[in-house]
Amino acid sequence: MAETAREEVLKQSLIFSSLNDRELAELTRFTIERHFKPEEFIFWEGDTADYFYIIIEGRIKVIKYSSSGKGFIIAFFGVGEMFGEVAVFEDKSYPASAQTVVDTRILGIKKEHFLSFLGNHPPVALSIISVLGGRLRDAQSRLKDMVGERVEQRLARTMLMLASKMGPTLPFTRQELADMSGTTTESAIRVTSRLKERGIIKTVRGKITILDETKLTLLSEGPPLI
Amino acid sequence: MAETAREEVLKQSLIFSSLNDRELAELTRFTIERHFKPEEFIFWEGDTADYFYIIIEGRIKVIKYSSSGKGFIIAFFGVGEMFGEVAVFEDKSYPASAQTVVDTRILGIKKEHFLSFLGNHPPVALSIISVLGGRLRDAQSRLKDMVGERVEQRLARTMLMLASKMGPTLPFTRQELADMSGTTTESAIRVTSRLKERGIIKTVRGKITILDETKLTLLSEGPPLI
DNA sequence: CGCCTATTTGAAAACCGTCAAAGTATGTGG
DNA sequence: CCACATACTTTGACGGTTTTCAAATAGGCG
Repeated sequence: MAETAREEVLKQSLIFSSLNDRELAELTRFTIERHFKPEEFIFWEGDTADYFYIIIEGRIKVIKYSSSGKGFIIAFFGVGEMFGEVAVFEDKSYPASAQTVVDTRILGIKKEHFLSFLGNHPPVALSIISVLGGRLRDAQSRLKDMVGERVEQRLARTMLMLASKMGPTLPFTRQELADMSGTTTESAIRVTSRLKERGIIKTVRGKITILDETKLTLLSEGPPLI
Repeated sequence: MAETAREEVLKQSLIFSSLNDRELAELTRFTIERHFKPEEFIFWEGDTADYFYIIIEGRIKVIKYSSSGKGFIIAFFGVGEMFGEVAVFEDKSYPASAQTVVDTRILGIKKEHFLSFLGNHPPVALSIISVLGGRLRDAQSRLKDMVGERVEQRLARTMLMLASKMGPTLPFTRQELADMSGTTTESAIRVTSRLKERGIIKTVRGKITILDETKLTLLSEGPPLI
């Protein structure tokens, strides 16, 4: 029962969709399941990277802390997505910390097991390349967005990026939005307030809904809202 | 002769080191060679991504332009390194532009050829995963560095990152350094002038040499130079 | 020697972060 | 069901950092 559930999740995740039932069963044997409460840390930056993970249920965020202690949210991941993979493929410690957002169940696969499995299943390796390529593209795109732009534009771009992945309603607090955009909570609030007045977004506690994506896009590349 | 040279370069590049001579010869048949003068563009952001490239000789930079026209240098690549790969593995257009720095020769491999070759050579796929993983790690690390830090720290980190890849002497102008750090030429000059006064770096026109890496590291994570 | 590019410097203004204080949902325990 | 605790949101004022604009100097190459 639990096993079946695991296989179901693996099958539906992007990177393992090419596997048949026998191969999935083989892979499943290598997995261990772990459960976390909200806000718990799965691993910390610098920890030895033994496992690579797939989310069965819940949502996690990947964070890097600067020397001043301020956190920067690199990414959010949901069901079927992998995380902790960069370290595993490079034989280094985790380059960032992973923290749950809600109750979360994950599947872990030991590094060695996964690497040998990969060597025997080229389609999976190609999927991983594709996923890593997409993430690299995202990271580089954000890199460009985060420098040399005003806070208003950075926030607009972060919201648009999130909306393209999860729809117009974004389940984030202003603080999380700020941490994803490299700014402060107060600045995020000031900007979103202005956007709300203009009818470009709608906000509820802990949620932001984009009403006018066109205007938001204009704003993200154009002059500031006066 | 030319063929042999190509195979030599491929053999020495990180991602193809696992191949034997027969496989290298097979791969070489798929390659075309192109030559560029300094400052020429190999491809532009948005171009259809048909080819993936390896550098035989010279150096290139990968740039993304923001809406205001300001360029941000994502990376520099040298002999044996690949570029243009993200787009190829994702079936999209190039996400950034590639421009030569000096006279440069490159090998191009058609997307379809390369993908099918990859499917038949798992070790190469694993190498690519490793390279992409490293680049992803770098990009995410820079992402953290670029936000929430002062310009002085951003510049220090950029210089240290470059030095770790190419030694203490960095062949870049202040403007390039600024473009890599998300700041302006003037700010880069003001900061490097202070560093020069302190004996931490030495500068010549178009070049910066790091003299005291320890102090620079301290500066990159600590308080500002007063 | 002259041109082009890189480097330098100064002053003013814009932008954003910090600090402080208060208002407002959400949930919990009594 | 109410009171209270907690976290999220809001607003204002101030100060520091960085950009912008303008102008001048200097190094390298033909």
